[in-house]
Amino acid sequence: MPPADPATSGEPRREQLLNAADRVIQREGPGASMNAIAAEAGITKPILYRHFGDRTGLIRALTERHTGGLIAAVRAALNEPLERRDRVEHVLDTYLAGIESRPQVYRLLTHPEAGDPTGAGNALAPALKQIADEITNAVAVQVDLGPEAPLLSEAWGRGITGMVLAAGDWWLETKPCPRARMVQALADLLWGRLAAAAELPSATPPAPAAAAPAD
Amino acid sequence: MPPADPATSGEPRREQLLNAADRVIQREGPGASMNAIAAEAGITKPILYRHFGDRTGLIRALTERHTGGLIAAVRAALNEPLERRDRVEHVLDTYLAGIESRPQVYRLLTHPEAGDPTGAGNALAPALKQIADEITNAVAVQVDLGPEAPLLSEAWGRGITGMVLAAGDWWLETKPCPRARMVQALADLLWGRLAAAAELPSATPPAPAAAAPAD
DNA sequence: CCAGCGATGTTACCGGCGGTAACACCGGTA
DNA sequence: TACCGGTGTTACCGCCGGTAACATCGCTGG
Repeated sequence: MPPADPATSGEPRREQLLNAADRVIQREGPGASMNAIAAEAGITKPILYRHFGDRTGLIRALTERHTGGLIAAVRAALNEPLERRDRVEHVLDTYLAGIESRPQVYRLLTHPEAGDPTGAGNALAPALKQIADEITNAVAVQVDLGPEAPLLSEAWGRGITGMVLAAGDWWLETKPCPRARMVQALADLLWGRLAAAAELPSATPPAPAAAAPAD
Repeated sequence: MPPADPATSGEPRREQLLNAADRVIQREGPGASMNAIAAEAGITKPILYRHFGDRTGLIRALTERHTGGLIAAVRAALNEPLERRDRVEHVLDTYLAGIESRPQVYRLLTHPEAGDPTGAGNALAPALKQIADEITNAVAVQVDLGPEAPLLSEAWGRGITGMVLAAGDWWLETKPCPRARMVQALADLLWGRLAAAAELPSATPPAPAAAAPAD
C-alpha cells in the first residue's frame, strides 16, 4: 500500500478528534472555536489543521458523519416496495425519525445562529442536495409525469425536500403532535388534500362568478 | 418632539449607510467586513456601530428593507379574490417574481457561504417565518380542514414555505424554464398531481432495477 | 546501534476581524 | 458665551483562523 492516504490511514485518531469536536459543538454551539475544540481533544490547534485542513474541512467531516446514515435511510425508504402513498409516508417517517433521534445534531446543522464564524450551518447544504437528488430520481423513475417529466421531477424533488425540511424543523421545535400524525399531515399535503378540501364559507366572498368588483 | 427616537430621527444618513452596505455586500459577498462597508460609505467603523449597534443589527436592517416588500406582496396575493387554484398560482408567481427581480440580493440572504462571519444568511429566517405565518393564516381561514385544522394549517404553512423556498432557489440558480412554467409545476405538486399521476410500469416491482447510481 | 522517517505534539507568531474608548469638530440655540 | 447632539477620527483590545518552526516519540532497516 504505497499511497496510504492520510485521510484513511489515521482513522482512530481522526475519529477521536471528531468526537471531541462533536462534544464541544453540542456544548457551546456551532460557533465553537478551533482552540476550544483542540482543548476538548486535549491537544492544540495545529493538529486539527493537519487533520482537516481548515475549519470548513472539520465541519464537513462532522456533517458527513452525521448525515450519512440519514441519507442512506431515506434512499432505502424511497425504493421500498410499497404502494406509492405508503411509500411517501414511509419516506416522511424515516426522515422525521432520523432528525428526532438526534435533535441537537440536527439543530446545529440547520441553525448556525449562535455566533457562527465562517459558515457551519450551510454545511448541511450538500446533504440536502443529495436528498433532493434522491427524491428527484425516485419521482422520475416511479411516476409517469408525461413529456415534461425531467423538469417536474427535479422541481418537485427540490420542493419536497424543502417542504419536509421546513416542516420537520418546525415539528422538532414545537412537537405539536406525535410523529405519525405529522407524517399524515405532510403526506396529505403532498397527496392533494389542499385541492380536495372544501372551501370555507367565508373565503370566497368577493365575486364568485362574473362581476369583478374594484379593489 | 421630545423623544426624537434615534432610530427614526436620522433617517437619511441611515439610508445612505444601508445603501453603501448594500453595494459592498453585493460586490464582496455577505462576508464583507465592517471596515469595508464603512469605507464604501466614506467613513469609518464607529459610525456604523453608532447607527446599528453591532453587525447583526446592520444585517437585520438590511434584510428588513429587502424582504419587506416581498412579504407584503405575498400577503396581498394570499388575499386576492380568486379561485383557490388561481390564488395558489398567483402567490407562487408573486414570490418567484420577487426573487427573480433581485436575484443577487436573494442569494446573499439565502447563501451566506462565502466566508460568513457571525451569521448573515439566517437573517432571512424571520422573514421566512412571517411568510409561513401568512400562509398558515390563509389556509386556516380559507380552507376547511376539519377538526385538526390548526395543526394542519400550521404544518402546511411551514411546509409550503420551505417547498417554495427550496424550489425557487433551484429555479433561480438554473433557470430551467420560464417563471410561468415553474408556477405551474409547483401548483401542480400542491394540487395533488403526485397522487393523480399514473404509476410508471417499472416502479411497482420490489426489484431495485433502476436504482440511484452511487455518488 | 543508529540513521531515518512519519506521526504527534508544542510555542509563538501573523493579519484581520468585531467592537470600544477617547478625543475633535461643527451647527444651532438659549 | 456656553451648551449639546450629531458626525467624524485615531488608536486600541481581545479573539479568531491559520501557519511556521521546532521538539519528541516509536518504528523499521542497513
